[in-house]
Amino acid sequence: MGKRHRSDAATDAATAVEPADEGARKAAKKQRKEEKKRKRLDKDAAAAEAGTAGTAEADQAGLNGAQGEQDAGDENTSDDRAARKAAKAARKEAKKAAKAAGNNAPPEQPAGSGIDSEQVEKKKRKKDRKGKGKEVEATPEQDETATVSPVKEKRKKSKKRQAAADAAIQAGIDPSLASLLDDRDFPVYPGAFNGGVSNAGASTSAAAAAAEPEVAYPNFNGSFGYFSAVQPHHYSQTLQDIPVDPSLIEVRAPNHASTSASLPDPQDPIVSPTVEHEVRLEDGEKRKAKDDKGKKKKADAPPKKRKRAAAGEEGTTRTKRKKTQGTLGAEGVEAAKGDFTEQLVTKWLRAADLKKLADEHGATYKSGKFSKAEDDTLRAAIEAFRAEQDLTQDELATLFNTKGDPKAKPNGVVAPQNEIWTRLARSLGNRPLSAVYTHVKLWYPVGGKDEAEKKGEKWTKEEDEALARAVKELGNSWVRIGQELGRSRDSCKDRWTKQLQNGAVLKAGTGAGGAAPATVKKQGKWSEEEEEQLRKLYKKHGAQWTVISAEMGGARTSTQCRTKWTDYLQRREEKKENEPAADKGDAANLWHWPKEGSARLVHAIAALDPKDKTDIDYKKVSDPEIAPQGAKNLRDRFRRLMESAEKSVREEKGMDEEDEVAFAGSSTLPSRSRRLTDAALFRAGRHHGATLGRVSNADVAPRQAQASFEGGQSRRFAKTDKVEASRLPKGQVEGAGFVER
DNA sequence: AGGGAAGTCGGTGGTACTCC
DNA sequence: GGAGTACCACCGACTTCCCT
Repeated sequence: MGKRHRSDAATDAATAVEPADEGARKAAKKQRKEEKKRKRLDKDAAAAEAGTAGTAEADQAGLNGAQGEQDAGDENTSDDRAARKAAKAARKEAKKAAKAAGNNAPPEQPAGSGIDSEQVEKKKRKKDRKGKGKEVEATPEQDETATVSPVKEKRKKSKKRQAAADAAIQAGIDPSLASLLDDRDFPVYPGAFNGGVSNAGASTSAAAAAAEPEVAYPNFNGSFGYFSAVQPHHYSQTLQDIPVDPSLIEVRAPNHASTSASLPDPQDPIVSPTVEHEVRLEDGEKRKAKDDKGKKKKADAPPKKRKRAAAGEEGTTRTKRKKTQGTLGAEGVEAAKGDFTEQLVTKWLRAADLKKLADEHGATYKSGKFSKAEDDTLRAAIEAFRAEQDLTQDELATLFNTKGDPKAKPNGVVAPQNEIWTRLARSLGNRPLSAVYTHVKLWYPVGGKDEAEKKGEKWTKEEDEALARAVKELGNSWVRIGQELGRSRDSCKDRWTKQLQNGAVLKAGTGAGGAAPATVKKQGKWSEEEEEQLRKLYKKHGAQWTVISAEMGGARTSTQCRTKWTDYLQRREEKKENEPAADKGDAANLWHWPKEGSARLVHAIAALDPKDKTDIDYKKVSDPEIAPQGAKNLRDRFRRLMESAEKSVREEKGMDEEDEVAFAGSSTLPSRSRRLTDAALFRAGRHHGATLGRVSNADVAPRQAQASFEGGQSRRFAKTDKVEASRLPKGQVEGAGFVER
């Protein structure tokens, strides 16, 4: 089995940051590799010997528990209250048994490593499983062709990058920078990347930028960010020194805050009131739209089969919970008087309560994605609690997943129900208790860390059918279904609701030994009629994908509709509306990459000043000439452009295909290879007609790279861009090694 | 009321496939 | 072979409903 021992991760962490000496580094790397291999072999051997005693016992306990639960359900009707109680008792027993087995607990982690380590483990397991899954799934035909497939090559590279990222996480370094670790000729300081600025150069430049207003790209913070990790002595010029397309330029005041959503906010640990307010307004609008949508949907759509109803429990005496909407949580919530923190972090405020607090009392709180700083704060609080209560990681996980009787909690911890949650919420101070709860619970999945052995693997037809049977039998009890199928709750839910279209796909063949599923769902290219239908339905319903899907007869799943619209159709539609003249028939042909398209793309992405390639928000590409193409398309185009640049760097430096060209983001000093890559990339942009250039450094062999890049261009690029490139003014930017044209 | 789970939507990375 | 399209799986946030 591909599970990795936790101490491996610790080893990774310990060795993640090494002396920069190349020879020593390589030797250490090799040693690491061998060490890992040895450990894995040892572990496999031990597991084989002991019959995987440790975790297997616990797993079995879990299985028995699940089975007990199932049995309990079988004895009575599934909707019977007694049965539910029995099932719950069985669950408790299972948990107790699992705990009694003891070996279920993962090996102790070093204090402070907390969830980080778990996430690293998770990633590693995922990788292992992926590999395993492929082995299992490979058909003979696939095997024949798989030996030297480029896909495998890619995956190999991807794995390599992933390993570096994992090590980086362990070392407390931004994973996006991981590839620098093995390809650096400069000192890397752990923690240097956790700050709010994109890089050291940025802070320098930003300071300079603050002095006077400047002409710059939107959101441009004074450096190339992702592209350059600018150090003044390496790159003496920044974008404002370079002639650029005026349409891409805006004048902005100094200290203009970057709007890049994923850039960590230096002020973030606890959000400043101003930021909170903005968030609130923005989210309020969005929420309102959503709420309205929800109401409308409820009115239009047939009533949802909730678990109870689906199980035929109409006859119960339970009355519908009285809605507290508009009452600020009834007596629980006092009228706000300026400081809402206490209520926010101690009361279980529902959406309506929060909305009212915000709308009527001006309460502000943060919503949306949790930042890294917030996660760190929460982790620290969890770790403090764990240390204080003398809990192991496993006990902690159990605690987070134990409800009801506090005595059932491990280690005699008898905390008030919400003490831990209140405590965590308090550590942030600006997030609703329920939001903190939901977020942290994601770190402690119900079924435990190993709940989803098949994570990442494709669903097979058999699994789909098993899922259908499980849904038929258990209703929408996704937790139990997940246990049955060895998949996570969310995975089952997603598969059923998004891919199988609530079972429509499987309608005809879900019985035991039943016929093959009738494929209601349509796949493949969308016809013009379908696209038109989607347009109309979107206009009618907005982003109610389930409704849209239903109105399309279920032939396209909600996910298909969503991705088709958001990734491909939406921007074309916007373009069509803005420029009706452009609408001359076939919508698919409305848009073509403009001349200089590649260069414009490079420009536009540079303007977003991403930290690294994962930080590029393609939806924010504002260049109107290329924006209509949609995020996915831009992503792919840029990816290919970068691949070309990588190729040129490899050729230039005589690197092997296996050698990774580091593109990773900011650092205190630029990586040598990244400088090369940046240079190649920017030459690429220049080659394709941008008035974009840069000062290079002595390491760059520009003419070779230029030649190789040109050689690597696609026919399409050549068709659209080359003519324009020939008209470029020469030598717009002078500098050592810069290519004049 | 507190806590838990389901429903829904959206973001994202990866990749297979088709078209040119 | 590159570009574009489509699909998939996972994850996260949020709301609503349900249960104790």
